[in-house]
Amino acid sequence: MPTSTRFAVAAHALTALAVSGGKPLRSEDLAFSANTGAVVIRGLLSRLSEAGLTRSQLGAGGGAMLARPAEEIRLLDVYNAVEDTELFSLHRTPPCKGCAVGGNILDALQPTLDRARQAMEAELAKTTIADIAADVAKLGKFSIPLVW
Amino acid sequence: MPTSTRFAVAAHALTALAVSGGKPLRSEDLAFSANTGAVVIRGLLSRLSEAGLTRSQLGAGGGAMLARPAEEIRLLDVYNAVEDTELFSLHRTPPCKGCAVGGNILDALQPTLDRARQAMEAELAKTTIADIAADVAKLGKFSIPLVW
DNA sequence: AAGTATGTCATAGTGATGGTTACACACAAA
DNA sequence: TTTGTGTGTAACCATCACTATGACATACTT
Repeated sequence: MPTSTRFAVAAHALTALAVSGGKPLRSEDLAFSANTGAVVIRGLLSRLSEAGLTRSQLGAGGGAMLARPAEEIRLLDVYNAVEDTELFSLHRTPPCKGCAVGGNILDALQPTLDRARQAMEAELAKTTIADIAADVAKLGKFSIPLVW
Repeated sequence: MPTSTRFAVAAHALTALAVSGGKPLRSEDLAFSANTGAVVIRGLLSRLSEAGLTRSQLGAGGGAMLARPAEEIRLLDVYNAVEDTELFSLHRTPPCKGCAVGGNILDALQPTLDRARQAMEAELAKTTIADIAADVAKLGKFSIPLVW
């Protein structure tokens, strides 16, 4: 499957906003840092603001900002905001209903797949954008807020 | 960041083999049950046999069989055998190295993504094909081995 | 020898993804 | 109020992985 890079790029953008310390960053700035196009970033910000994670300021001096403290934005929130598809894809065409296995395999598989998904999501819920921002600051040897 | 349908279909095929109780099943039979093409199944069986989960018998009366007891085939083994891509995709184009965030975001993100992946895999390791086969038999109200 | 089944190649259609251009709209600052 | 700035969205496109399908050489059973 073509897996989306939205999660990683969205986390990148939010981390940049957390690091900037409240100063709005333009989609163009975020795009430069993530090495992508400004429209791609705006598409992500659209989803993120709809999820209540960011808000945008129009006009000169505007840009995107975090809508709540970085400590209160979990990676799971980011994941849910920008990822569309189920973690596990099932059969493209439904299996043979009449078959002994085909008629029941999906119901038999689902509980385990649900547990696996929940386990993954539980891990993503443990880390916040503030954690990532702190790690980035540590790795880059700078302090937050960073003035550009 | 979805999986392909390979994982679900491979689990389906292995479950059918477990249910059949040692009798070889042709790729055509498995394809019928999974509602797909025989070549698709053969592609999966190729990966599964390479991973040591199945073996195939050529010629009349031949087909695919489990290479080891269903109790010793974990869903994680199936997942690893047929899935190619990383669970989490990172930036399509590497982020700006010189940026404070872009230069360090990947290293900051990786540990959490690894933990999330490991948590998911740990769940998949808890369930075996024998478990799934037993669930299918229970749901379908039949007993293993099932004579077709 | 005849029939059967696998394994692999080549081809094609499909759908999600990300890149890009264009433009209407909203806001800030002068 | 006017000008410049930045967002939000639509449209289009190239790319890529995925699945489906047809063909066929090979190997094995009967």
